Amino acid sequence: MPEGHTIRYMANMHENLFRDSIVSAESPQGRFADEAKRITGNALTGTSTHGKHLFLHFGSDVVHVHLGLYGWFHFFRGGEGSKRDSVRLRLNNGLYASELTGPTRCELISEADTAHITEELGQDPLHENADPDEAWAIIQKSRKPIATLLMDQGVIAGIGNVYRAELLYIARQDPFLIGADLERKVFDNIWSNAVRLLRKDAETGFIQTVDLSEFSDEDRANVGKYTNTVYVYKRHGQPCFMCNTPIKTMRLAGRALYWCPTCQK
DNA sequence: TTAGCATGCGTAC
DNA sequence: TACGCCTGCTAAT
Repeated sequence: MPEGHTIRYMANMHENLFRDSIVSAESPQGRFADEAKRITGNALTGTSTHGKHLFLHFGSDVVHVHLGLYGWFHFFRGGEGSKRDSVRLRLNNGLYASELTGPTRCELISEADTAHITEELGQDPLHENADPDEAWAIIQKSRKPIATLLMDQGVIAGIGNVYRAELLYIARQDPFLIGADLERKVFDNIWSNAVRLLRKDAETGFIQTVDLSEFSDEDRANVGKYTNTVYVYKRHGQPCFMCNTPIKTMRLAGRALYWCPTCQK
């Protein structure tokens, strides 16, 4: 399940497996069949990402993919792939295949359209030239809780429900504090950890926010009993690794929020 | 076998 | 704020 790190990971995989090679495309599920025909015979000329949006460039044609909640790419050695019927888009260059299932969006657009999409999005911590001041400017003026703002793709692009919870925990920040009351140094902590974690996790495709090196051997064993990947996400009722207070959860704007009521005051 | 849920988001009320 | 949508996994029946 995808946040910004996944999208970058998927882009890198396409870059490595398909860049500059001629592909054939098909849509066994049917909903991208005409577009797949158009791509077939072209080379992948590049990939780009912004937040949770992936762009596969075939010359002036661009495949725009948003994975949504369930979408995923699977990669295969050899050109055949899985032969499953639920595949929206299969690319193959003879050596490798990629298969896209369950995306919320998969469409063929122009280079100009990509600009329209990205200009609606906030700064992406995965971009080298990302400007945290732009995100700060929005947060500083907002009356919404910081937990809501971090999920807003127009504020920071690429953060989802897992990173939202984990970044707030790492910053020891009360999720319900309104944006306008957030201290700049806390925002800087959230941003720098977003950059660090998204980059690290884009290498693997998996979210691992817990830094095991910060625990003693004894505590590390205890942490491992519950998880070795996240501090609070989906750990409702389990003890906080730092203070043993049970992790709390509630729905905020329709999504589950997890936090430690003691550490995040 | 079925129901419920999920790292998302657009639209309608 | 509620719902629908795209799919797949797991828990409940």
